[in-house]
Amino acid sequence: MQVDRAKKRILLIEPSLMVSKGFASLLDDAIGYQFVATSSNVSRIQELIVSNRPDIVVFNPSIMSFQHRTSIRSFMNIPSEMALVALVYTFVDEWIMAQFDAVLTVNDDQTQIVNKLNGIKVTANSSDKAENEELSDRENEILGCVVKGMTNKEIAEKHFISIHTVITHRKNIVRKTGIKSVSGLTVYALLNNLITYEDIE
Amino acid sequence: MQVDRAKKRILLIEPSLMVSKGFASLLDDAIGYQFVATSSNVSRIQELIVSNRPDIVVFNPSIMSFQHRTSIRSFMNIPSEMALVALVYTFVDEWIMAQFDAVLTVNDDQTQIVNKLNGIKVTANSSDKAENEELSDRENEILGCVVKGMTNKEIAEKHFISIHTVITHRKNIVRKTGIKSVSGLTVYALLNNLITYEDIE
DNA sequence: AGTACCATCCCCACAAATGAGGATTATGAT
DNA sequence: ATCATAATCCTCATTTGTGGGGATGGTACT
Repeated sequence: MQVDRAKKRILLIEPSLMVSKGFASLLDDAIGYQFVATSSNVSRIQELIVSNRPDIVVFNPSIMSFQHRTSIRSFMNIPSEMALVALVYTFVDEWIMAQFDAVLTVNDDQTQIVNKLNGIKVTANSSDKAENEELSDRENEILGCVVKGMTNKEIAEKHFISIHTVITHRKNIVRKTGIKSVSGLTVYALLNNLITYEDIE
Repeated sequence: MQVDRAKKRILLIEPSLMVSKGFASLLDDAIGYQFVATSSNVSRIQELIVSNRPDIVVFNPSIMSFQHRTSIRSFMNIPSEMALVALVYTFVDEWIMAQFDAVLTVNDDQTQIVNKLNGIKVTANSSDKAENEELSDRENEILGCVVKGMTNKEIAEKHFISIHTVITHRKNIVRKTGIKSVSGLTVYALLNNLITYEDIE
């Protein structure tokens, strides 16, 4: 793999080998970009950044959960001169999108990918503006139960607390997320990896 | 692309070019299988089946919606001697899984894919046993509203029917699907492409 | 010491959903 | 013609959830 400094160097962190290979194959013929490394493992990201010095880190956010809404860039310790780009299979929520300089999907064709990568502003500084109120651990726990279809009474009994406490937690969850409906909360929980499809029904 | 009758011939119907390329690349080195064609378009499936005569049709079920639970094999008119295999990005519901002779995911590596393909029974006859009660059009409509977080009253007003009717529809939905909770119904609706993430919240 | 937040608990009034009955009309298939 | 089903409407009783107030003790940071 030869180093060509005219081309932007791309590092991909993606759990699926199939998608990695497809991504590499699409990038192969693309002008101006060069695929330098891939890993399915978040823990190797530091090592790969140091050894490959990519210009762009493409990262599948489903690989980790973001209950605690710290900045992805700072959490993964990605230098600010490198662009941070998401690669997703389906829809992700706004907060996650806002963390990235661009969002690619597996359904993008080569042109779309190149256009999105070209559109990255070089002054890439994730603003950390996302000052959303975080849910507390207890609130996340209660939310998990709510979206699994448990009633307040059941949740109370499971956690050995009063039903009033459960209701209070739910009020705070609704206030913080701004989401009133159970279906909306279900989607929130799915998108934030608080639960998986299998947990429900 | 040479014809090698010792190898099982695979036709892929997959909307994502990235995934198609990755799949082809993984199959390339696999022993006993040969990638013969791909398309992102369901409507071309007939044409491709006739011209390529694959042994295995790999199909991403997200490409179409299955409100009406007819057999996928018969709906797409796939000859019974061809194996029908799903390729999915995430979890899909049991009914859809049951329609296929095998279910691959994008996270599978080459070994897993080959193992799953090897595991296909040659007497592949989708049993059509899935005799689940279908939801009627009206019920699907009401379900869509429910998982968007609308109250019975709102649904009634939207459809110019009595709230009692809405409640009756919901009772029938619960009876037919066996799913009591709104979160479970939300997942059902997502998995059956009755709604998308964007519809909610 | 003050502030902020968390987790816990309570009250009240009202809205909404559930569960178990029942009913009518219309349509389409055997 | 009979049967099944969809779609509509209804009652009654009960359970759950919502929205608006509170309150207390604890922890953690400044």
